[in-house]
Amino acid sequence: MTTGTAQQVRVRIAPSPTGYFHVGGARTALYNWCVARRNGGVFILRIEDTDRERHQEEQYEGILEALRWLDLGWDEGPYRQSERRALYHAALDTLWDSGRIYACDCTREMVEARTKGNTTPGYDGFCRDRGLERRPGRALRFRVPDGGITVVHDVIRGAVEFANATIEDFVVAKSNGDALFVLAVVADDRDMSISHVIRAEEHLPTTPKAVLIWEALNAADPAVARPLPVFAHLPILVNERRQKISKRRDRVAIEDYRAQGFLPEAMANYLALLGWSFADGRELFSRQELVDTFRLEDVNHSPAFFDEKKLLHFNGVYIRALPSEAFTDRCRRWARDTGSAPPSLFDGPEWFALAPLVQERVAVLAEAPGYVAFLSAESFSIDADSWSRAVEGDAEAPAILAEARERFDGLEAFRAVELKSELEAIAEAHGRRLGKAQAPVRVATLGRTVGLPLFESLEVLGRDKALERIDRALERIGQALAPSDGHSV
RNA sequence: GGCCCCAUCGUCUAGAGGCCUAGGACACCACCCUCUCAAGGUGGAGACACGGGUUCGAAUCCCGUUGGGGCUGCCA
Repeated sequence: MTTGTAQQVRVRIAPSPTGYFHVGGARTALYNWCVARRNGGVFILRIEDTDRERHQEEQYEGILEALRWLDLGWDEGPYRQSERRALYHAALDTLWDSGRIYACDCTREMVEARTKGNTTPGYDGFCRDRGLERRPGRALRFRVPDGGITVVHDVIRGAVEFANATIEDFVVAKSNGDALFVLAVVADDRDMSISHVIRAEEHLPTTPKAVLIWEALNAADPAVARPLPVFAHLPILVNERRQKISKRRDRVAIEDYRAQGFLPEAMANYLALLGWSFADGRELFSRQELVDTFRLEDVNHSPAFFDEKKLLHFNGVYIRALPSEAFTDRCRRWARDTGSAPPSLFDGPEWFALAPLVQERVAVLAEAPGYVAFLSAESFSIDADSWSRAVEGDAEAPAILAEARERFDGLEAFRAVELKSELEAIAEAHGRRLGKAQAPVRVATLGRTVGLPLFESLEVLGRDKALERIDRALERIGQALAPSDGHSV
């Protein structure tokens, strides 16, 4: 790493349980995890739940679950800021004793009234020298130096300078005594000896405040002075409108992708590419290859769009690369974990006969049930569009169906090869290609024009069901043709 | 408004002064393969935001413009 010291690499991710864990947080976690693994460091999980009012307990487990799913195991934690308040108060005491923070009893309205029209927005330092006592009901503000600049050294962006004059005396503790995010983060990062702060770019503007606090703490108590961490602000992830993805307007929850049947390794692989690229230009690589080559210095600067289409493609590639048994295993696990389908669907001779065919067609696991839905009477249904196109829209469909019924019935062995040659004979008789002749049969027996290969499917379906379905289709056609008791058009 | 960040095909990116008539991937189009759909194969269209510099030479360095974004809370 670039610390230039022998300091141990200790990184952390600090998600807040205010919503579902999203793809941006997952990428941040992945990069942090990589840095830890690559440098023999420690990956720490810290939940930022200092704001008790907004904190949602059910989101807490969700974060842990998403991380486990992505195989981003943490070495320490989860720490919860809500349980570390003593640490923040100690930091506050240190800052107070050294005169770096002061009490303020201004309300938001008062500040606004005073600063309206000011060129430099934000708090005006009104209480700076009023010498107010520190007591409940009063917020605590940091005394930002009037002049000079604060430099944030960022591995990705270089030295970013902020004029202190443009930084207001920000609040570090609420009037109820609770420490605010900036303060808590610094106290925690120091306490945990964090060596690299790797997070989204949206935090860059508040970083000088963190640096100011950090240095104030070092100055106040040189005995426990700690070197500033290396900062790395990752480009944010944006939606199609180029805005930061938000839990509110965009579909970004890791949980959703999991429920849809994305493979965690495909997700991680795709995520790794959002802001970084593999050395030789390859886009598919293993976790180990990622760990071996990932470097913060190579992370891009500009925002990246989370392209679900490409993710879908990656997922399909990963699914197809799975050994057959593993594919079945993933399907079952997906069904069990999400409750989206009965795990038993992915079991039995019928499934095993069809699984390889399903595997090469699905991009996400959630598509799998649909491919084998034709097997059971309960889930079998004929798609209206397919019916009207391939059956009603085909004048020869009735004849083809009838002939197929006849020939299939006469088959000694109800197997794919024989079924195929029978239908080929029918196709030839009708002067059309097999592709065109199989459509009505497919719709009648499998329910739609698209799906698994017809003959393999029929073999698995079995003679009885197949013939019965053809009969029913023939009946349905007959009814449609028959004069319908005065209801005819 | 203020502060900060960013700027190569529609998208993700390669490119760290000559190797670039700018490469790859997704998406798209065409063709091939083919029992449908996929998968696969082949080919195609498609970008250095603009303007100044610096240099023998700039996508690459500098400045400006424009554009986009982030932050601007007693949220995280």
